This record gives sequence, C-alpha cells and structure tokens, in this order.
Amino acid sequence: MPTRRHSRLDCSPGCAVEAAISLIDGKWKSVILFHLMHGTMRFNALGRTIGGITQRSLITQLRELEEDGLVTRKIYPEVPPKVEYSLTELGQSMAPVLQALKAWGEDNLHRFGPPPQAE
Amino acid sequence: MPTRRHSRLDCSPGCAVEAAISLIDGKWKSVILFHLMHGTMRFNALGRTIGGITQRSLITQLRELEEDGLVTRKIYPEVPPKVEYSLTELGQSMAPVLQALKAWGEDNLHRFGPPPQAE
DNA sequence: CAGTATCCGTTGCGATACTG
DNA sequence: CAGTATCGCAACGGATACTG
Repeated sequence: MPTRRHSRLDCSPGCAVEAAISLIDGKWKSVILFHLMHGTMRFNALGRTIGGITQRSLITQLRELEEDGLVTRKIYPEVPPKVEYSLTELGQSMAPVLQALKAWGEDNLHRFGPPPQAE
Repeated sequence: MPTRRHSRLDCSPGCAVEAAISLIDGKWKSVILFHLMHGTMRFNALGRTIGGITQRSLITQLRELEEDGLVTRKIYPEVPPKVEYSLTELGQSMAPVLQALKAWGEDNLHRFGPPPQAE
C-alpha cells in the first residue's frame, strides 16, 4: 500500500502550488526529472549521473514518479536486463517548473554555498 | 546549531535545481511563500489563511525561510504583540518558480484529485 | 543490470499545553 | 497575539547485502 503520498489535494488557495510540489518533493525527484529531460536513461546510468544516491532511493523515487504519471518505465525483456526511464508528456510539462527552479538556483546559489573555490 | 539543512550545494549538474528546491521543500514552505506574495501578513493570519498548519510547523517553516533570506520578520514592540512577515527581494525573486508551480498545478491537478465537485 | 530486502538512524511534523 | 516546550510517531532516506 503506497500510502497515498499526496497529502491534501483538497484545495485552498495555493493548493495548486502544494500539489505540484508534492510531486517533486523528496530529496531526489527534481533532480531525476531534470536529468530525464535530457532524454531517456537506464537505471544505473541515472544513478551514476545523479551521484550519491542509493539504489533503494533511486528506485523508490522513480516508482513514485511513475505512479504519479511523470515517468515511464520501459522494460526490454533480455538478459542482462535493460530498463529505460523517460518522461511522459506530463513529465515533460514540468519543464517550465524545472527551468524556473534551475534559473533561480543558478542566480542565487552563491548566496548559500560560497563557490567551492577553483581548487 | 541549525543543522545546515541544505544537504549538498556542492554542485553536480542539476544541483541548482536541488538547491532551489531545498529552500522550498517541507510541507508548507511553498504555500507560505505563495501567500506572502500577495503581501505582508501576520503570524496568525498566515496560519488561518493556510489552514491546517500548527503553530509549531508554521513558526518552524517561517524561521527557516527567514534563515534562508527569503522572508523577513518585522516586530512591532507593542502589546498585544504584532509581527509581520513579508518576502525579501530574494523571496520575491521566487515568483517565477511559484507561478510555474501554480500554473502546472492548476493545469494538471485534475489528474490526481478528481475535481471537488460542484457540491 | 536492475532491482529487492532488512535494518536503522534522522527528520518532519502534528497534538497539546503553556507563556510573555 | 505570537510564540515556546515536550512528546511521539511515521515517513524519509542511507547503508548494506542479496537475487533473477
């Protein structure tokens, strides 16, 4: 029982915002979506690209994204197994959000994490 | 020790997205920001407008938003106490994000929560 | 390769009660 | 009114090991 994660979709003003966010909360979802916007990816490739995420977390987040209709999972019945993840139309429609997020982050990141120096 | 909540601002591609999200995660932050975009609000007013949030949660989220420089707190030294919360410039700059979120939510909410009927 | 299973610490957050 | 203090649980998420 997936424990309906979407708390309260019972609308008050600002609820749309909350609903939208509830889909991309979690520590990794936004990043996953972001990477999938660049195209289809396989499970481990996604994990490597993101970096620092465990298989458990990755699969959990992916399953939730799938459950929410943002991501699709294509299984190639072959061995070794091959599974590709990509965005659905709905997932693609998140693009503006992700971009706004990215733009904001890039503009303001320096305020929080003083640039990691030039090494 | 506020336990630096911003997990990893140590950038990998997509990190900007994660950083931005980390500021508006939590169950309520986005909604708080959203309501503050309409103007300054007092503590309890904010709580009532949002609905369903406890004082503890509200204050916690507000303090974090403040700590992150998105919100300011103006105290009127009078009795009964009066405290007003409003967005900083940085907070205002979140507008596009919030709007993207809201737009997306409004366009796609129906997919998750079947419209609350006409009562 | 793409997962699943188990364990377990941390955090989020609600409930409730109290205060200046 | 605008908080603070305590409690407690459930969910999140990391580590690690195992599997078809």
